[in-house]
Amino acid sequence: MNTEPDFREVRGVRLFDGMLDPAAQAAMVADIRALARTAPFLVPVTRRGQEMSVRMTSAGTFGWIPDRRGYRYERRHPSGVEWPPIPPSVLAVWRAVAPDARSPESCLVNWYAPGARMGMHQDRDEGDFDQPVVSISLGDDALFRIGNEARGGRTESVWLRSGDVMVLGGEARLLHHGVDRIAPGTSTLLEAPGRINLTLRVVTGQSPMEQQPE
DNA sequence: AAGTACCT
DNA sequence: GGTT
Repeated sequence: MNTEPDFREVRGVRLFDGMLDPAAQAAMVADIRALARTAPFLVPVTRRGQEMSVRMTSAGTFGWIPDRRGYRYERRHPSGVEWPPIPPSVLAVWRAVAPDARSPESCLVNWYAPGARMGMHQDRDEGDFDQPVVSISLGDDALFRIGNEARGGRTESVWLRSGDVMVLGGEARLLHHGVDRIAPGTSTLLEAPGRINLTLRVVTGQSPMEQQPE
């Protein structure tokens, strides 16, 4: 990992290209494999009951759970086990790109097989929008689309490659975004074609009064 | 609509 | 890429 990471910006979204070298990427994949044995990947379901094309699990104090009852953060995997801890290698990325932020409370792990997509959406299930969202790309290239705070309107697309890190913070925190396409075979990091994305978030509000009880 | 399909 |  670079000590003084450089970045470019698209609509205020910070893109740290090639921040993780191949060895760091491989180590992170091993960490994810291990945590998925404790907290297996799930088939997420939208509010309207439709299965999403990605597969999801989480690490940290909270995991993101979408189902017919709505979208929320929970302290346990549906199996009843606590989410495994966020790997130190992943926490180090957060610290490098968001040194002034609170510690991340959730690491969402999204697995995109070829053909999987993520519709345009905002990350707004968290309690403190002053805290950034940090995304780490592993495996095949992904075509990522950045929109606006309001739904609809003009968008811009960027290709995310394995080892890239992205920060949605500040004015860009509530921009709509999504994944249009995975390009199979563009990386040899994973055993199977596809992409793994890690998304780090602070979940709870800033005030101690807002902290969620067990 | 963290979808899908369809339009330009 | 934009709208639904």
